[in-house]
Amino acid sequence: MLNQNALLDLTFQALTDSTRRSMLAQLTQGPATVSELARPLAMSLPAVMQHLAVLESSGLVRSEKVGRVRTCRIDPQALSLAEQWLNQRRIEWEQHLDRLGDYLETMKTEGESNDNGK
Amino acid sequence: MLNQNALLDLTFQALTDSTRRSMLAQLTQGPATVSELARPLAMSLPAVMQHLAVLESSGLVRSEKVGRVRTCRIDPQALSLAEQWLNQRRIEWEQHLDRLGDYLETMKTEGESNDNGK
DNA sequence: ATTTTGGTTAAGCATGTCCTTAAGTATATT
DNA sequence: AATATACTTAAGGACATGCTTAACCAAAAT
Repeated sequence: MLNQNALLDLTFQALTDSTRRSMLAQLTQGPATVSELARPLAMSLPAVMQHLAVLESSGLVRSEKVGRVRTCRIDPQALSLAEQWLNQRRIEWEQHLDRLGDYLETMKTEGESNDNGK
Repeated sequence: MLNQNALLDLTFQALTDSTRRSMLAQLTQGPATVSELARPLAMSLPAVMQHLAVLESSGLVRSEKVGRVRTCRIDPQALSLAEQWLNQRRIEWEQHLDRLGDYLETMKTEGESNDNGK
């Protein structure tokens, strides 16, 4: 069974490689067979298969074989997992900046009240 | 010189590792020194330094040394690069689904007009 | 039936990643 | 001046990654 963090590992890991990112980009244009995915890439078919395996292990891509042709398609949900993690980090950082802003504001106000009471 | 794709490589690569992700999560709570980053982690200080180097090479984190203390902070812009790439993929996929939807709708309508003309 | 096509498996090799320990440097602190 | 602190560098080892080539298999075409 796969916890959230292990799944994130697999997802970002899958996205690390530029070949896999271009395979994903192609798949956003619609489903493709293994050889269609391989055509624009400057490497052997087995290499492409290995990239595909990584994409599938992260759940970013699913595939099924009919006859001798394997058709691959993107899974939109998996993309959003990584996106949500990034989004959460950005939100927390913004909250931190807000708190920092409030703090600085408080300091300023206290400084003014000191001046007033002088 | 660093092109967009190489930068994405470095960014996703940085995000792949669960230790680095937790360092990032900590940094969203505010800046931290190297030893503060190391404290919750079950590994040697040099190991943490190496993770920090990866985070810095991707631009996700910046740091500066004052006296003997190095203070690290997150760079919000770098996070958004990865986020934007993911977002773009999702958008393209949704557009694909829309076009597919239109196509199916067209098929249905043509089917009806065939029925009508029968 | 034979050959072609589309994919798959296996093995191996070069390189990269993630950690370690040992030793070092530069700033505080006492 | 001597010691402690905060980091830094270097070297190396275990394992992972990204390719390759050489078979191999099953569905389709001839």
